Amino acid sequence: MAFTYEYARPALTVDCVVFGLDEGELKVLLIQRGLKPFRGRWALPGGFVRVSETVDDAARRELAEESGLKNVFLEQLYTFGALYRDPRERVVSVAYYALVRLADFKTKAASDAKAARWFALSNVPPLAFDHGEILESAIARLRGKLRYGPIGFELLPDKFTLSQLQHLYEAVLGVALDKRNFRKKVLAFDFLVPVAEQAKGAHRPAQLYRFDSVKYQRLRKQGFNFEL
Amino acid sequence: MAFTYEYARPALTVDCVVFGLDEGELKVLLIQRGLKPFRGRWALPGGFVRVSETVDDAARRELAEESGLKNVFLEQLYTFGALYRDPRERVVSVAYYALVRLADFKTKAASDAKAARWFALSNVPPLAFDHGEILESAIARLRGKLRYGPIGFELLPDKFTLSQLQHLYEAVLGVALDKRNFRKKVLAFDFLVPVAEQAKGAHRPAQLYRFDSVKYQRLRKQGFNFEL
DNA sequence: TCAAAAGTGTTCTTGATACACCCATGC
DNA sequence: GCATGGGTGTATCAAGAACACTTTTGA
Repeated sequence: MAFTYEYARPALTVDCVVFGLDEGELKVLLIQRGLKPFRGRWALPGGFVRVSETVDDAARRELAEESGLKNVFLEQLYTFGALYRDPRERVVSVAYYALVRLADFKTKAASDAKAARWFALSNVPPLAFDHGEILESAIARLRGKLRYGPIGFELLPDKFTLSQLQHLYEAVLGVALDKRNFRKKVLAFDFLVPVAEQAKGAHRPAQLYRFDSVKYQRLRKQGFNFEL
Repeated sequence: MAFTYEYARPALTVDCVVFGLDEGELKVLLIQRGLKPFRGRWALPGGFVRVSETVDDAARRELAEESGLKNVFLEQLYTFGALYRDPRERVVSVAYYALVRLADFKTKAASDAKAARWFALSNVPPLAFDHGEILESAIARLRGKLRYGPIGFELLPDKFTLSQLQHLYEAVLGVALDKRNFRKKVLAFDFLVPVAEQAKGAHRPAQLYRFDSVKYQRLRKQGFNFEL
């Protein structure tokens, strides 16, 4: 690979905004930095992109290394390329956002990564670098996507009640929704299928549903457009 | 700037998908490559990001250098980070898309950049690298944004007729729209203001309008949501 | 006088919203 | 038996879709 270094190159990193739903509340996973700069501050999990991996792979690798999370929904968000994002040197960062079913990963992630913690969005500490800005973009993107795509299910367990789904939408979008209208609408879509089991608690048991992505894809091809 | 090169770094470039509207047809600006690899093939304008400029600035600089276009609408699209995009070495590219008022720039761009040409979308030649894929993403993004944001005006002259606007939507979205419903809707938005002049031609003259971005921003702050 | 594009309202249909009560269970 | 969340239908309203003819100009 002959290449003349005519100009100095910016370094390239990835950063991941990991969202999870905990007790009906939207949370984000942060890592406490052990090294300078911003030592002791909380930051998004991330790191350098290696020359032999795709940028997507780098995001998945860093996520696994720093938080123990694997096989989660991951999508590119935006590339942050301002000059002094990192005080050490010129670093361009490709930001991703991930959605995890927190119920499954809660204990695991906590044990794998000692310095990792979930923070409620209303309670995020000051972040290192421009990670506050990245987080804001991710929240905005999540809100947008949630309305127009079936990504909310990535935050819920495989089987969930309609109330759980509604509360997710209410928590993320910050609005109150009418129960009857909400149920009418999502059931009319016809890609939520009831499963045999029922949820239990100190009250009437609820029907559980799962998201049928095959049905969903079929509908999409027929020109159907998700919107909630 | 002390930095240890623990790992080899991917190179970082920008590529720009430039859209223009020519005689009611959507076109894209391509550059014919003079160097290997893909010598002679058509490609998107773009180049390396310098260490002392932001990524956005790199896109603007390359656009100006390779096509003579300045002060155009420019927005980041997506970052392409596959391994063998470029046969020479590992290159990650941040793609942008730009919208230009072709009527203003047509002659200028043609003279500034000898190897630059506008291609109708239905007539794009095979492109170098993964630029075909980038172009596809840009078209998808343009279609999406056009429905939900006031970016169509970036493709039209400052003063335009409602028919021109409608034809733009029909051309980009590939659908036929009802004239009366279209006019009713856009005029109800109340951010198109009629100007004194009229368009002329071999037929009845049409009222010209301009997009009032101040009015638009005011509406946005009041919770208004553009959708067409 | 003809061709070509501009301009203009009403009806119908569809989807969104608002709204209140009974049900099943655990404690 | 009571507290808690689960589950259901209808009436009203607003927005979108369908639709055809007259007007103005240049050639």
